[in-house]
Amino acid sequence: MKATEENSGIGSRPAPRERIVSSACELFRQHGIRGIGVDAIAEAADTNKMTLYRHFGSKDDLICEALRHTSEKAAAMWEELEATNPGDARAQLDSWVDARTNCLCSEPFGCDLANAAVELKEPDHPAHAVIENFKNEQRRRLSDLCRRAGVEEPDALADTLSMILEGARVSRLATGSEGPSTHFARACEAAISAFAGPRRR
Amino acid sequence: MKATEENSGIGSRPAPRERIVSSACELFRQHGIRGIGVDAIAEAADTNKMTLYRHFGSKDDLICEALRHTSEKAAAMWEELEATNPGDARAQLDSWVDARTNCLCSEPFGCDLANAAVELKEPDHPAHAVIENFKNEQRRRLSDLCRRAGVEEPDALADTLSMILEGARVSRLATGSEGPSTHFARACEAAISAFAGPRRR
DNA sequence: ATGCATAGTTACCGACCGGTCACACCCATG
DNA sequence: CATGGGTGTGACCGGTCGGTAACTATGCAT
Repeated sequence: MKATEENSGIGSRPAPRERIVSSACELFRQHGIRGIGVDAIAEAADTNKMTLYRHFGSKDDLICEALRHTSEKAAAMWEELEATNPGDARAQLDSWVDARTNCLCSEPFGCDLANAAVELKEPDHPAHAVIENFKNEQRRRLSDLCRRAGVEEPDALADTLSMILEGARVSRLATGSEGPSTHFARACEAAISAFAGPRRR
Repeated sequence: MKATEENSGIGSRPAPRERIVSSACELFRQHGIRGIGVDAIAEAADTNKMTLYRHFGSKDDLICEALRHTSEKAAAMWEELEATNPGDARAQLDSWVDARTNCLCSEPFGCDLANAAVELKEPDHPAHAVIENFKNEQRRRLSDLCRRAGVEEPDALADTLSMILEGARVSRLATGSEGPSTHFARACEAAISAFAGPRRR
């Protein structure tokens, strides 16, 4: 029987495995996947390389797990969206734009999954499956939201918004906060009104 | 006096320096900047590491030069655009979309400059200046084109198109050709008509 | 022919990286 | 108290990387 009992009560530090995944997410984001070594990750997690390799068979395994972890946290956003405007899909679409606009400012490193896709060129790297799953899921949910909001071509609008968001994030990496991403919200609203009529309010 | 005399006539192979830059561009694109070593670049250029280091003080120098080379080739696109529809800015805007749509299919590795921005996390890396120059230049030219086409908010439309393009390229890396980029042309046209009225023709 | 700049060759260095091993340790459970 | 699983430690391995040194070969200009 697993004695860890989850991460028990408040105040007790998380188990090594979780600390490693958290540190990996943060360091991958800061230095890139190829830019950080397993030793540094273990040290940041306040443990050591041997323990890391007892939980993850290889660095590639850890990469996949870290990406899964990040994607699960990102997926939680959809529940918040539904919670704030329950039943009103069009309002959810508008607040999707607002939420993404805020994230754009607060998360200057872009999308970890997309960054990993750029960095990992080996086409058979196991992380690509994780990335593709996540991106397809996001795409599906956004398309669903557009459809529920009564958009005639939900796939086209969802893909347009996806591209605008992805582009805004990468352009922040290339030219900083003063680049094209300054018009992110403006671009989203233009796209939405082109496909579904002007924003209500 | 430089004896190389440019790369003289046809049939004579380019000088080592140019071969190195070309190989570097190609290999950086295929394997990522961190994913390829100077030794492999020199070998691909049919020369050796020592000659490479006589022309470039460091790998970082070579990275900058390669990015400059790529950006100059990309900048040539604007002359073609002007040449095909001289004086007709709106037609140039429409054919910008067409040209980018084609590039999207023919260049599956995305924008080398943007990829470099994702990969090189050290904020003081000299390549960032090259990247920023290029992206600012592209942004300026696209904005100029929108303004000449009579768009009321040329900056907003240019940034929207920039984000859509950037997003389309990175989403191809993440989810392949079947992802959001399938709606690239559709998204551009929606943006253009939202800012400047429907496409003529 | 001489001289000089450029290019090629081989070997080498120190640093780092992913991954493994043997062993000591701690602590909860029986 | 004993046991055993998870954890910490340090050394180690083979490989690769960026970068350098010393020497040789080539080719062009005077």
